[in-house]
Amino acid sequence: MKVEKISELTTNRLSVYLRCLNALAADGAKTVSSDKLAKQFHLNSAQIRKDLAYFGEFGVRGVGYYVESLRDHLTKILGLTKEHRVAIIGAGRLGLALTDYYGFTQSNFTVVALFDADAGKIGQKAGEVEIFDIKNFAEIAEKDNIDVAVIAVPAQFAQSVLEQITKAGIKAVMNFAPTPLRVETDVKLKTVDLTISLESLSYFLAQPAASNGKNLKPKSDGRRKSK
Amino acid sequence: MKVEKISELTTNRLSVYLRCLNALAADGAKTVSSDKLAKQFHLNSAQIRKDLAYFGEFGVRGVGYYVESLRDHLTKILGLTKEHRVAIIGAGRLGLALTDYYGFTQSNFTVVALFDADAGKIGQKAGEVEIFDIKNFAEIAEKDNIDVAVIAVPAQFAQSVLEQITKAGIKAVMNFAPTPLRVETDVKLKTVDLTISLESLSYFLAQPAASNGKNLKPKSDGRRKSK
DNA sequence: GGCGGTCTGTGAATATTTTCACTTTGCTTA
DNA sequence: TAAGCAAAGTGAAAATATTCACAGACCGCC
Repeated sequence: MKVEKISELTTNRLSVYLRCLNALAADGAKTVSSDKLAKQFHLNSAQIRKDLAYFGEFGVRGVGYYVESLRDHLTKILGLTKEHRVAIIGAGRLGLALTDYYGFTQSNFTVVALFDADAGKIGQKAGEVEIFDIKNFAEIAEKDNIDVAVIAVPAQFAQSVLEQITKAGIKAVMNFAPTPLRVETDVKLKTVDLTISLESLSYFLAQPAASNGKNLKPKSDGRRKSK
Repeated sequence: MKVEKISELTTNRLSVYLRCLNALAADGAKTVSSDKLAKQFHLNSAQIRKDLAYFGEFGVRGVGYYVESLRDHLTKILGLTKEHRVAIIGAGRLGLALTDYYGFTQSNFTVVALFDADAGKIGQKAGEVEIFDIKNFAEIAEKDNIDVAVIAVPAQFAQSVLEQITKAGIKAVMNFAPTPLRVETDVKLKTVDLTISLESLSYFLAQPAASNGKNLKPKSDGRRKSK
């Protein structure tokens, strides 16, 4: 039971690889080399090989990786074979938009409940999904086997919501509130901070544009750095 | 004209510091030390000092940083004194939710137009914001001084939308489509990939829980690593 | 069954980021 | 105005992450 410490940067890239493989599989490709993957998606081939090698020897020397087989391995590694049942806390616009975000379905996440504190919303439905009183979270989470929660409430309520849902036993939380939150170490909290992303764009625009292009910050899509 | 290369990790943290300072200012604090900031927000004090020092000597030895003054500096550095005018491409649920996302307003971004290709949507309004035909993007972007675009369309359309808006001169783009995109090096593309975040949670849940807590992955809110 | 080309897996080298630990500076108080 | 203390700024060290480059494995062809 060797505990390899895998960096989050690595596991994030696994998601990217998986998407690439899905695209390749759709194109009917049987095998793919790390080099081809790298070229096509602007990654470094050694990094791809190294990332994959943490989890096993999936490739065949002289051949590359079998697309379907690698895809299945990654799906397994990322835990996407098991359905995850999601509660979204906050039935505002963001919460409702997320409720039928296709990305959830694609990754085998099912949104099974919405929660809010606003009596006017409780009892209503967003598509198939009912809006419950946040007070009843623990009970409903238990009954509906909820294992993932999404925080889509205003920043000032985020910490207390987080405490409430972790107390109910939730171990994986995605947070959209732009505020730093404290969690127990056995809970995985992933904050998606749109404000930081926006301000990063603002910073870029505020930089004096280097007209010769030489001193520009490297381009990035948020996943890799060039050069 | 010394060109210091500032890492994006640094500028992202500036956003975090700015939020902390806003909170402190609201509490009436006059000064704050890097150590106090660090403790309160689980950062490393040397890192805070180093990040700030890239941009000038804002602190006073023996005292700390003047909250208001530092806040003003950071606001300036991040380019938040200038209003940015945003177009959202894709008037689906996500696009509409973003249209009145309060975070935009807070960071001095104003959503001035929505675009879509669906004739049924064009001409309608989301609150104050009209939905235009994406075909007319260049013209409207010019007229309305749009300098930031948000891509909120399905993945398969994202690349072509990106090309269209960069051709119209947009230099800063936030992308929500979970797909790798190519851009010119003078365009800043920031991809917010919810799929990766979700799958990161899934990976965490798929790990055998170390019951003694010793071998758990470090907690994270996506900004820092502990230990 | 050997040869040549291909491509993985990986140690070593490099690059980047974070943290440590020390020096310097400026305030405060006596 | 000197002493004491607090805290910024910063080179150096440590930790992480990425990239290079090559040995070894596999395939297909002759």
